[in-house]
Amino acid sequence: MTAQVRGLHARVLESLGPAITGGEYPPGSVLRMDELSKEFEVSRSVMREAVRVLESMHLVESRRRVGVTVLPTQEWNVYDPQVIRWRLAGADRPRQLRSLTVLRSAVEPTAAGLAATNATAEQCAALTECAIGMVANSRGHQLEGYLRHDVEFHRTILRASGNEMFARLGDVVAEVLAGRTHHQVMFEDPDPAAVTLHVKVAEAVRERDAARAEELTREITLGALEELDVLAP
Amino acid sequence: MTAQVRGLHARVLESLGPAITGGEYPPGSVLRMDELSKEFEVSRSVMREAVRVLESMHLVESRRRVGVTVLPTQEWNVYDPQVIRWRLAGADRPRQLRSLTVLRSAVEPTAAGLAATNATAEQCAALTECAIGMVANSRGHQLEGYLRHDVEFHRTILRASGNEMFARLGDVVAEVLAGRTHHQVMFEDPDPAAVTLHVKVAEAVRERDAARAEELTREITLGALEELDVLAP
DNA sequence: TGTGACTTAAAAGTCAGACTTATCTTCGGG
DNA sequence: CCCGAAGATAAGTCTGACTTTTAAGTCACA
Repeated sequence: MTAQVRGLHARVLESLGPAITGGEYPPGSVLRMDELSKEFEVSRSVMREAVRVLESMHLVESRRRVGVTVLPTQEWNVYDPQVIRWRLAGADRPRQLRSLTVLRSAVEPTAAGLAATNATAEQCAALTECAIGMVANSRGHQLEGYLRHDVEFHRTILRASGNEMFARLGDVVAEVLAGRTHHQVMFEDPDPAAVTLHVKVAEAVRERDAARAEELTREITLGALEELDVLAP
Repeated sequence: MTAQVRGLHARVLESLGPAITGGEYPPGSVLRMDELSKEFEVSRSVMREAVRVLESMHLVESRRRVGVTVLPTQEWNVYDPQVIRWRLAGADRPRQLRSLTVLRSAVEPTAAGLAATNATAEQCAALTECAIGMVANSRGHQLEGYLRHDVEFHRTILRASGNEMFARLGDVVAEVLAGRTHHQVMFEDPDPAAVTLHVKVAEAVRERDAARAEELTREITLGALEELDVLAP
C-alpha cells in the first residue's frame, strides 16, 4: 500500500514523523541529534538525513547550540502526503478528515467543471466505467469494490481537470475515501443517491456540460460533509 | 523576504532545486552523488542531505547502483512552498501562475463563506482595515502599499475560515499576488471594481452573510482569472 | 545595581575515509 | 535461447576528528 521504505533514514522517519505529528513531542520540544541517534540506534549521518527531511516539512527546526525544536502546528506543511498520512494515522484523525473533506468540497466541484471541458475521450470512458463499477458494487456489502471504483472516479475527475494542483489532490481524496470506508462505522451499503450522482456526473462530463458537472459534484461533496457531521459531530 | 538559508545543504538546494524544477535536469536524468558533491564543492554527507530533501519533495529518487533520477513532473509535491517558489522563479512561471490562480478560484470563495461564520471580531476588524488600506492605495501608482494590504486581506480570509488546509494557502496566494504586481505589466492602478469587491467582502463577513461573502469572493477570483487570460493568453 | 564586553561550553555542522549492501550487467553453461 | 553465477558499480552506513555558531554565564566598570 504505502511506498516501500528505502534506506535507514526512511525507517527512522516512519517512527519519528508520526511521533511528532501525533503530539508525542509537542511543539516547542527540543530534541538532540545524538540522543535521537542513540534512541533509534542509527549513526549520526542517518539521523541528520531524517532531521533534514522533517525540517523540509517544517515539522522541526534545527539550530546550533540549541537542538532540534518541534515547530508549532500552523508551520507544518500540511499538504505533504507523508504528513497527511501520519496525521490520519494518529489521534487527531477526525479533525484531519474534516479539514480534508472541506477542502474536497471546495476543489472537486471546480475540478469537475473543468473536466467537463477538458476530459479526453479515454477519461470520459474511464469515468463511465467507474460509475458502472460503483453501481455494480453498491449492494450486498461489497465495500472494497465500491471504494476502488469511487477512488478511481474522483482521481480521474481531478486529473481530467487539466490542472496539476487539482490532479495532485488525488491521493488526498483516496485517503479520505479509504478512511471513511475503513475507520468509520459503515454497516450499510452506500447511499443510493450518492451512487446516482456519480453516474450523472460522468454523464455531464461526457456531454461537456460544465455547469451541471460542477453542481452535481457539489452535491456529492456536500453529502460527504453531512455524512461527517452525522458520524462525528 | 525568503527564510535565511541555514547550512551548506540549504545552499546546495537553492541551486539544485531550481535547476531541476526549471528543466535543466529533465525527468529521467540520472545524477551521481559524487559528481554532484564535486560540482557543488561540498562533502558527500552534505550532498546526501540535500538529495534526501529533494527526495522528500518527490523531485528525485535515489537508487543503489543507479544514481539519483529526476522524477516526472506529475510526481512532484507541487504544494511544497519551496517547490512553488522555485517554479515561480523559473521558466514555466506563466503556467504555474495559472494553475495557482485556478486553485485560488476554487478555494477562496469557500474559505470566505466559512470566514463569514467563523471570523473573530479581531479578524473582522483586520479585514475592514485591509480593505480601507486597499482603497487608500488604489490611486496614484502606490502598487506596493496596495499589494501589502491585498495580501493581508486574503491571508486573513483564509485564516479566518478556520480550516488549516485553507490557512496554509496564504503563502501561495501571497506569491501569486506578488507575482502579478511585480512580473506582469501593471502600468495602471488596480481595477476599481476589484477594490470595491474587497470592501464588500469585508462587509459581508462582518455581517455574517456567508452566501454573499462567497459570491463576492468568487467574483474577485474570476476577475483574477480573466486578468490572466488577457495578459497571458 | 545594572550594563556591556569577554569567555566558555554545548550542540549542530562539516569533512574524509573505510567499509557494506543492493542491484544492474555480463558472461558462461545448459 | 534461457537461466544462473560472478563481477562491477554506485548508493548506503558508520565513525572519528575537527569547525562553527551561539546561548549563557562572568567579570569589570560605571
